Amino acid sequence: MELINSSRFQVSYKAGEIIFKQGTPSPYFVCVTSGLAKIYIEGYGKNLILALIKPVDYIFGPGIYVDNRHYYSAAAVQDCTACLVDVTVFKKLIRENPDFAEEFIKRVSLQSIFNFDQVISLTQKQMHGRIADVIFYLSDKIYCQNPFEMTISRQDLADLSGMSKESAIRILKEFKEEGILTVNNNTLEVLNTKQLRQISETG
Amino acid sequence: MELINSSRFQVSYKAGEIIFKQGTPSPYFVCVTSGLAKIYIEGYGKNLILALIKPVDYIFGPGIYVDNRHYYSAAAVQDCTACLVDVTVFKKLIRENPDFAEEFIKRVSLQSIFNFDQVISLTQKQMHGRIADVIFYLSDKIYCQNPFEMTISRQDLADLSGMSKESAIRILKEFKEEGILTVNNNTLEVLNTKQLRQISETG
DNA sequence: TATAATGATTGATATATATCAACAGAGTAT
DNA sequence: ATACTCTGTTGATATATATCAATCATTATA
Repeated sequence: MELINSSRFQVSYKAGEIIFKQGTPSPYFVCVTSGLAKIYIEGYGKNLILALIKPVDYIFGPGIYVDNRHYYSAAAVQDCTACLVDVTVFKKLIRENPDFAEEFIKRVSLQSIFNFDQVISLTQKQMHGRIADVIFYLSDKIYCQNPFEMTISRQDLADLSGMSKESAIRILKEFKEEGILTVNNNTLEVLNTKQLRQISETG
Repeated sequence: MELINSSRFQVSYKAGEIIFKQGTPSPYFVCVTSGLAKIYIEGYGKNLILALIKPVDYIFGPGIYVDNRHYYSAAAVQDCTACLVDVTVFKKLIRENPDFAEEFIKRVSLQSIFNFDQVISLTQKQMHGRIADVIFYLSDKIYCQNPFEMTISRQDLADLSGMSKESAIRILKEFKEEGILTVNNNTLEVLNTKQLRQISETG
């Protein structure tokens, strides 16, 4: 840990700024210390947001052990500060400290499990179910409170749920009309968790 | 390696048989030594095939380091033989041999990169592009020859490309009619690689 | 203040895709 | 030989979703 602390340096990003771009070399890995970031794949005309990263969490791509390239992009959603740690230091730690290596593998595994759920949601549920899933993700995993302030844009909401911005807005409106939730100034409150859960499960 | 060899045991599966089921405990990891297997997520009414596994390749799920459960199912597509290795032996190796650990992380990373491509294909391309991607996957990565015999069913083809069986068949028919490929008795030959590549890229 | 620029919203329309139903062919059991 | 199951195939139809265009709201800028 001292090794990491000695070789890290701090950076800050304004909302909207890109932290790194898909395809570029990745000489260090990123630890988000404040704010909110997103990691996303730039696909064919659209982006797919893989996850939102809040403090204190790490952004490590699969490229580190393959070809040292980033396989997704990262950008600040809100103003962010982050620590950059040299990848070689990180790799050294993996080799020398089995506990650290196990912990790392565990994190990668959790990420992988999350991605499985996400893929099933994206490919097998229709829009209502996907938006429901994203709302649960935001309230339970990211903002961790029920009336929460959505600091992400509608486009981000759409990129999280794999649909067009317009469709995302429409579903949100339907949920409002059915009394499942309220939205005021981007403050979203889930009123009927049970029904929303059911929508998530019935696709 | 001797450690692994001493603790493994061999099993054979007939085509169609299930190797393990999503949700069950995973006390060992599987090495496919002959035949062809598939790993797939059982979703909402449909399956999504994550990958086909051919010899000699390993099936290790992300659950090993999380809760010892399988997060996807595995089944034999053709008759298979496989070696089962105790997970505890495997974990011991990871701790004691940094090269082995690095190699493992590398494999997990490659799998992860493959999944990224797959997600983008599934969520951002339409059916023609997705079928094109699957055909390239089969010819380049699985069967590794150009006129190749499709030992997977149409349903599997559909589950690989995230669409209904009927749609998969229809796209295949269109490709035949346009002279991009031929299909005889499940022997598929790509005639116009360039055009198929373009279909893959334009979505 | 006026004006541009950006993001959010809504409606109308086109289209990609799933679903349902029917049927054909191959293999298997009766 | 007959019935029967399973996979593959085709057509007709319904529907989920994207796209396009217009409008509105809000903030930034001159």
